[in-house]
Amino acid sequence: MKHHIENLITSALAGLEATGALPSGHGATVTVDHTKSKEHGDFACNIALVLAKQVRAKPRELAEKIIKALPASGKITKVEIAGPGFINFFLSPSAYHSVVRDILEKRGTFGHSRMGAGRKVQVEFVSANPTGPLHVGHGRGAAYGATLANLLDKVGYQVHREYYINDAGRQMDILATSVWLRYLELCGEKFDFPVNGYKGDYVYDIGATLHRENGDKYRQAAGKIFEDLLPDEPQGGDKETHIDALIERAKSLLGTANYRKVFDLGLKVILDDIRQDLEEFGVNYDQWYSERALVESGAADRAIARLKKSGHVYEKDGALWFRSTDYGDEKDRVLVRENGQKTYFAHDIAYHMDKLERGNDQVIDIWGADHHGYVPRIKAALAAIGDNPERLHVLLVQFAILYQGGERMQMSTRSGEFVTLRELRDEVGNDAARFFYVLRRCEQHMDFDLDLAKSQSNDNPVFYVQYAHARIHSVFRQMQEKGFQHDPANGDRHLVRLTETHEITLIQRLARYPDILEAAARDHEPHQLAYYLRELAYDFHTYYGTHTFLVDDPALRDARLNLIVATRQVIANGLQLLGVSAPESM
RNA sequence: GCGCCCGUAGCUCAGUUGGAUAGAGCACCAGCCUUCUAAGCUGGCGGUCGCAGGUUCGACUCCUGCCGGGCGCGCCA
Repeated sequence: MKHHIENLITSALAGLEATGALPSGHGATVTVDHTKSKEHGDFACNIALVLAKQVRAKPRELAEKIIKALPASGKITKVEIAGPGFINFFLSPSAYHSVVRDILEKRGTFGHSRMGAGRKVQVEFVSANPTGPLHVGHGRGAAYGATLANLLDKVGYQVHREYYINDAGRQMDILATSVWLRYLELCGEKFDFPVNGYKGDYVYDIGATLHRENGDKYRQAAGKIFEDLLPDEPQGGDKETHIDALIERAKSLLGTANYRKVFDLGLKVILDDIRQDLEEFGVNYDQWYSERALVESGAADRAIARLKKSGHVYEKDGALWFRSTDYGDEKDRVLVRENGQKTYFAHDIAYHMDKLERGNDQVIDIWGADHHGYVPRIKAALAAIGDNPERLHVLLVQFAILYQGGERMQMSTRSGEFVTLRELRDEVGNDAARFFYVLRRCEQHMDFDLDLAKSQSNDNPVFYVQYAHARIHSVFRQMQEKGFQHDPANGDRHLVRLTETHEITLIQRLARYPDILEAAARDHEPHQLAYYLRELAYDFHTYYGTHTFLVDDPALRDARLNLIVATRQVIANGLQLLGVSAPESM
């Protein structure tokens, strides 16, 4: 409908240009908006105000000309000039009634569009280090990313959902070493667990599995392990150098093959857990992409070679640097350390090069806000190798700050002090969690009061929306008890009977659904859909409260039933995109 | 110190690429179940849109400066 009016105005402007009444090449794009107030009609256009200045005409006079040049449309009953020069459009009821028909025909596909024109877009999200279970902070990225991917899919993009597994870095070595140490404790070895090791309970569990399946196979004497080792923090040393030394000791004592076995067990157990957690949360991926596999394929070396070729790489202090300052970064970045190891950054350049080489027109990364300083250097690298950094969109999701008992909770995977996503899902349910996470703009800091989530989960607006869906099902159950039949064809013939204010309001809301999907996808703002669904549910509940659907007049009854079936359909469609169930009864 | 994000009702947040009278939920107050599920509906209370300038027909929205909060500034990942 919006596009229909935009087209009308565009052709009116073209007509005016043709007759010379309006200079051509003004370059203004026509935008039509929904009005806030009913007295301003259904849609409004501000084109006259926008053009007035360049054309040197009074806005109201210009608006008059445009209105006269508008092609006729059966969907519009009245067009008028208002205020400083807005053009307000009043739609005929029949224009809206057809929406009900449209929804009943398209059902699950109602609202889909071809805005994306089949362009390939990759959405990478969560990608938490496999060093522990997902916590509630990751949950936000999961819900946000999954919903955004769903939205893009429905508006015509070819979407590829991906999880990047950081299985090649130091954090994973710390995990593997932590697992090994817990295993050694079970073997009977006595020593102080490193300050910087992973202390979560799950590390014990993995260590226990290792012990159960392998007995003393990987056992080494504690004295040998800690002999001449750099001291840990409590002994006056540095916890970082201590853990690094411990990792090296583990590798040398176990040997490459056995160290890898311990490492892989930890990785597998945790990754399986993450996969299952996300799957239960309704978050699915097309691909799980391993950093280690990427590096072993030589991609990082190729990336560095390409950067060298571009002439933005130099050596200093024995390390290899990328001159990212050439592209606006605040300082240059190391690619290869003095010890010959490539940095995470080098791997990430390779990964992003790979993403673009895979033929994605657009790449969306969803990161935690603490990584924001990382964005300029990645874009700099893409620019240096001749790719267009505009193809990469990095969306930063702010942390969910947890409160319990009015106290702010710390979230640290290392210390093992965190609330897991699984615990949250158990407490409030998947539906409430998915909906709640997506209710805020991603840049908005989110306060998550656990006590509130647990004790008052019924206040979550998701139940309000689900209730509307369930109520409609209930109407049909009641209909059968009363011995009525729903004849959709009859209802369709009598849509004109839907003239009550609440009916028109509801129909107009339904008509907006396709616009909402496009806007939410385009702006990467899933919350627009969540808010829309709440408003739609409100329109329905109000309608429900003021009018009876199961009336004796078959024409009116069938028309009303058509309307609420359409409402139920749109609610179900929207909830599905949010990953929330649409129950038939509550 | 520099950079990014945020600041809207008592609380949590929307505000449709600058539009008409700034909204919702929660909380609080008053009503509505012999009629399709009261997880609902109706009405009320509640605001210097952090502060001060600027841009223009028009600013919660854009620009500048300040104040306050979060995060980041490694040869960690």
